[in-house]
Amino acid sequence: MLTSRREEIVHAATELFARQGYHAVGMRAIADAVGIRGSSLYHYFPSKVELLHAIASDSTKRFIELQLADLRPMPTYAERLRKLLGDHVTYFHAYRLEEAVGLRELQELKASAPDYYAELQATRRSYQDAVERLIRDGCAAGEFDCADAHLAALAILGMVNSVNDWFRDTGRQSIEAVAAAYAAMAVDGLLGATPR
Amino acid sequence: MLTSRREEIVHAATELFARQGYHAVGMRAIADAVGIRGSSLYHYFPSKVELLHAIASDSTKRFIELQLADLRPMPTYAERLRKLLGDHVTYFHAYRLEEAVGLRELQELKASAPDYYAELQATRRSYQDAVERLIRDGCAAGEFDCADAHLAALAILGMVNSVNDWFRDTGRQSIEAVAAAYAAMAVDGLLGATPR
DNA sequence: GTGGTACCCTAACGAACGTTCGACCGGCCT
DNA sequence: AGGCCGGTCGAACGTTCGTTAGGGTACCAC
Repeated sequence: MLTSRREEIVHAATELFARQGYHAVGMRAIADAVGIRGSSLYHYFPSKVELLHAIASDSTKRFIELQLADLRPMPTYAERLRKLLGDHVTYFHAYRLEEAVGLRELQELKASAPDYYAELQATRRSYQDAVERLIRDGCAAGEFDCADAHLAALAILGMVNSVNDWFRDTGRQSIEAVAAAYAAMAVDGLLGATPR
Repeated sequence: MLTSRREEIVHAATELFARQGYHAVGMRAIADAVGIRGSSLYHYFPSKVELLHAIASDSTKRFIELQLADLRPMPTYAERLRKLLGDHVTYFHAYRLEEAVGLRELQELKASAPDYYAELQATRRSYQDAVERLIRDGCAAGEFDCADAHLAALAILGMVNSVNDWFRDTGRQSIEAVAAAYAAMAVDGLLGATPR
């Protein structure tokens, strides 16, 4: 499954950080999880915070590039946003451990590696701006009914980002069903895309 | 301002935990912030995790009791929910440090003091259930248009809880304005309370 | 005055922390 | 055969961790 030892380490650290938090997990615990000694980790990462950066940066950037790439093809703004939000929820679930670490330990990056923090924040910001622009354009085109596109974008992103806090695979609904429902609540409900 | 030394400690610890995280803050750092030595903290709290519990439990319980207490008086379900969500946002902002700690370090409580964790989760759950019931009743009364009251409650709570992630007092809008806007987006938008 | 209690101190405990160092072992290149 | 090098190791570095023990001072009750 995991090709290189480096990926193996990133994967183990992601799981531990997500479950216990960055500061609660020692280098020796990460090493134990992949069956080596703590000192051997420094062959792959120069420090603990660089390991955190690898986790947070990789998945976040990949996600945002993916999402911003195929915004184009759908005909209406409503359909574009529905697809974007649905993909957002399913991706966030697929990479929920990485995203949990990326969101929660962002402050640690801010303190220990400010340049990495700024870089990540900028990436995230570009995504938020894209969503906001989509909403604003949809409003201008008469598809959406919304007083403040900026606030609506923040509200909708807060909404879709919160799915991982409660969703469990053992529940009655699949993640795809939840993703579709959330996209509908945002686009057809909050933004009033469909006349009732 | 702060009457007792105990409250002073809780306040200082809240600020430090919120900014840096539970595990990143040592007992000596908390003691420094109130001008005493680390060992003196154990005169007020038997352990670090009890201090965390005091922070997380106090504000969460007070909030939920407040919110559930005065649900009654408003005539329509829409008005009740609007008021509830507006108060939710403004309270969460007023106690944003405590709430940030309560939300983020919940896992630590789960690991170190499972009974406290269960107790907090139950309290939170009762609040979520109350919101869901309000939505369900509003649907039954024909005020709301909503396919899945459970999902809608989760979405709306995720939405209002996320305000603290971006809101800053230096921005253009007051927290009261944002609270009203969020309540409107949830009740009139997502739940379709007002015919468009 | 005597005893007790509230509060704070210094000092220390053992454990864990992130990180560094030097050595060893096994393949690959020449 | 000999040398380089990626990968791992044990051991140790100095620091910080949460916590405990015991002592001291100020005030309050009797």
